[in-house]
Amino acid sequence: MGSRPTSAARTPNRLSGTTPLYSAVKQMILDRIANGAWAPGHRVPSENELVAELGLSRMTINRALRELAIEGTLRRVQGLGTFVAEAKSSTGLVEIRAVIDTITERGNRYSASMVINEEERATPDVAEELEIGLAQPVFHTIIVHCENDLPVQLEDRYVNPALAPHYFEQDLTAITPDQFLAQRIGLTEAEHAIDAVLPANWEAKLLGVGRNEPCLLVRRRAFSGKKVATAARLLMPSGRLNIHSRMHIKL
Amino acid sequence: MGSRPTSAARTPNRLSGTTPLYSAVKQMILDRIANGAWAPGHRVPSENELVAELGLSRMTINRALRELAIEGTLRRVQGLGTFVAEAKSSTGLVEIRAVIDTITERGNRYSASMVINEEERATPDVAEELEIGLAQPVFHTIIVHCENDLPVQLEDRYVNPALAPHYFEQDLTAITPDQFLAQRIGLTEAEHAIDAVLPANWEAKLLGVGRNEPCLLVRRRAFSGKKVATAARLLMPSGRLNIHSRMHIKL
DNA sequence: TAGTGGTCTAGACCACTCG
DNA sequence: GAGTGGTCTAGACCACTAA
Repeated sequence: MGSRPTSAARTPNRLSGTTPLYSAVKQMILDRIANGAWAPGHRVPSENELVAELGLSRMTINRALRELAIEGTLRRVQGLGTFVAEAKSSTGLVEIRAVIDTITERGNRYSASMVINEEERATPDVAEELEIGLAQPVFHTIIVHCENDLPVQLEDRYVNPALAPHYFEQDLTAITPDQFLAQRIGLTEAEHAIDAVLPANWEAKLLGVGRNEPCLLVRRRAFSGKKVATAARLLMPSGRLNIHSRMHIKL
Repeated sequence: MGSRPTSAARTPNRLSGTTPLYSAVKQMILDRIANGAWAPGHRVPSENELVAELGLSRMTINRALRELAIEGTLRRVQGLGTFVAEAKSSTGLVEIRAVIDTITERGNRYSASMVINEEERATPDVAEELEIGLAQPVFHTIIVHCENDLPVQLEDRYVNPALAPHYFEQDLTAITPDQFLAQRIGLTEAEHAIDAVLPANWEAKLLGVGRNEPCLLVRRRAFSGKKVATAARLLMPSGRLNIHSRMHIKL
């Protein structure tokens, strides 16, 4: 960072293959935080101060600080300053992946069988989940997803026909309903809840497990704008399909 | 976006309270993708083309495209161009939060009781999880976390003493071990796996549930650099402490 | 009013990919 | 070589916060 370019004739700021300057600035700040020099809440030098200290343009400094703010390392307040963010307790994000991706990435064979595929009238529960009127028509599919013919997930899904009138025209054993809906409708938001349950009788039968086998239950709702496009219960016998992740901690 | 500023005299680009230009560009691109005009894989106009089309500076266009790339909506390849990313199947991220945050945010009272708090020798299982030698000393704590005195989580944790020699000097019923470790050591990475299990006898007793009550099991390992700082099993009776999230879908 | 971050511009050099 | 994205600069105007 040392070569301070004079105004007119521009000295080359980067040697070939060098890390970008904004990136070096980010790293310098991360280092000062890591070694304890800047504790959480500490006030980071202003953009202008860093411009003077490092001999870089303000846009470069700004990009470094802005990205660190987006990444959660810093907090910025207009008119006030930039501060080291409070330490995040190591709360983690876990990714819920599409079954088919998990299976094919493991090099295994994916198959699915359709159990139910019909238009029904919304019961009170379904109406509430889809946020539509009682007894409105809804599409209902139940699919068993298999890895090498072993059932790994039971998908019980309701779809709002107003948003996906062509839902049934698709071969839903070839493409995941989630994939289809994501492509066909513009899904903008999703909601997840994870729980542990014991399977109902019919669920245990379809999955080929005992009634005392604990299962992961993921309830997922996907939205298109403010409307609920689909609500699904994904039931997975313990041990067959893992939910896991490894991730960096911001600070 | 219409006011194309002439070169010398600068016309004001923003009315007060207007969205930033780079933000408007992002929205425009997102709209074109949403309404199907630009399908996944479609080649987005180059920065220079957008500069000409929209009458903005290249830096502004660049910021819009760069942020959309970071957010996963676009893919950029130097020398080639910018493309609409493939539709993400609606795979979701779920946040695993610190118990204490969840409880206090609900306005309830958090308490904890220490069940075990001692130094032990690593069994084969523990040695493998912590990636240390067999029979090495390890810190072992078992804590029951309660919401309004109702047990909601059983935390069974092993800590690598080499990384956290002062682990026992802390009042671990007042501050979460995860919080302490995040602050004291520099935790850099975390690993999670979620499963559904039935509790063991002693676990069921501590949680005050029946042996047939399915429980969520979160296995978490936190790293400091390449070394495992701590490995924990977090056991949660169904229904008492939910894991959930609502999030935007990138595309 | 002075200082801060938020944004924008016009122009520049570079590394990369392709034909 | 022409075109692409990646980066950097110097200078500018703005909105916000504080004393």
